[in-house]
Amino acid sequence: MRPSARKIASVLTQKGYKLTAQRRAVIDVVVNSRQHLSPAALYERVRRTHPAIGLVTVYRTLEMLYELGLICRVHRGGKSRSYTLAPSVHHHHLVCAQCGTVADFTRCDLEVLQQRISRETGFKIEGHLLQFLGHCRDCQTRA
Amino acid sequence: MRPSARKIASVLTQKGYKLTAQRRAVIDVVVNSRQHLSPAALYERVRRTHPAIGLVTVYRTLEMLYELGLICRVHRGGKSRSYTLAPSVHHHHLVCAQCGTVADFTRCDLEVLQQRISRETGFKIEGHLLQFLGHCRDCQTRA
DNA sequence: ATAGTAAGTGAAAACCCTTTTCAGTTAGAT
DNA sequence: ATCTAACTGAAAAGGGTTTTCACTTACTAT
Ligand SMILES: [Mn+2]
Ligand SMILES: [Mn+2]
Ligand SMILES: [Zn+2]
Ligand SMILES: [Zn+2]
Repeated sequence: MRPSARKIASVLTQKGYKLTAQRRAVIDVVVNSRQHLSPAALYERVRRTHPAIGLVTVYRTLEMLYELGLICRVHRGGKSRSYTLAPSVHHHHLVCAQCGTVADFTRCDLEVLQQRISRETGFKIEGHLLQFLGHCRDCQTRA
Repeated sequence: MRPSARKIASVLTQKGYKLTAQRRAVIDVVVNSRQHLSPAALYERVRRTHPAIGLVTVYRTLEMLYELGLICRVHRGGKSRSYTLAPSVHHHHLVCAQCGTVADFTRCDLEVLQQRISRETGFKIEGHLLQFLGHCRDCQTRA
């Protein structure tokens, strides 16, 4: 279940953040976007309904939502980051090296590996970062 | 087995690249460094023996070595890239969230997962990024 | 409602890392 | 020794992100 704009707004006020028109606008765009979007792309969309907003505010709002765990961030080597609504289910990303398309997948099944590594190294493991890189169906066809 | 500077140099000449003093200097530093280093860090080291070299040349040489598969590149979200000699064994990292210690591990066993994801998404998967985060033995004891 | 105040905003500049440009230099072939 | 495409370094440009700062605004307390 995807969080609604209202739910996100209520988290903000509850945490003591002010609910400004700019923040509402950014949240709306994030909630209504299916794909991962860069700050610039989100900015462009937010401007359609809120032309006076500054790119800086988009950056700041995204950082805030990210810190609150409300959106997730994908790093794409060298290029810009991209953000999307944090889904409730644990998942990972599959990134197309050519066009940048991001697909999600769930069930990473790392528990067995994690236990082995933990045993071998003595680390207490608390999280993992997993991402696959490849070429999406479209880019394969095009090639 | 780590490749030697001589071996790398011979690959360059064989591919038709000129063997300049600057390239030799960069290669020497890369070969003699155990850790992943950023272009700026490598530049600083190369300057010790070759003060007149330009940072641009370091970037160009690293890019060339990377394209030839002689060194590998790690993207660290937002920050600079870092490079290291391409190791013969595929491995991943375990990072301590408290002290930053990095441990290596091999045998990531992602093939089964990779095949499932590939089937489900249509992606042709070419690589993966896997990293565990936790607390090392020392930091656990200290806490 | 009003006033007060800390939080938030946008323009511009600063910052980093990286790439491009270009005139001058050099490795390696002949 | 000569030639020339490859290479170099300085400088500028590029692209994304963060900082700065004077101004504005959302919320709190009257
Ligand atoms: Mn995702
Ligand atoms: Mn692996
Ligand atoms: Zn693609
Ligand atoms: Zn530690």
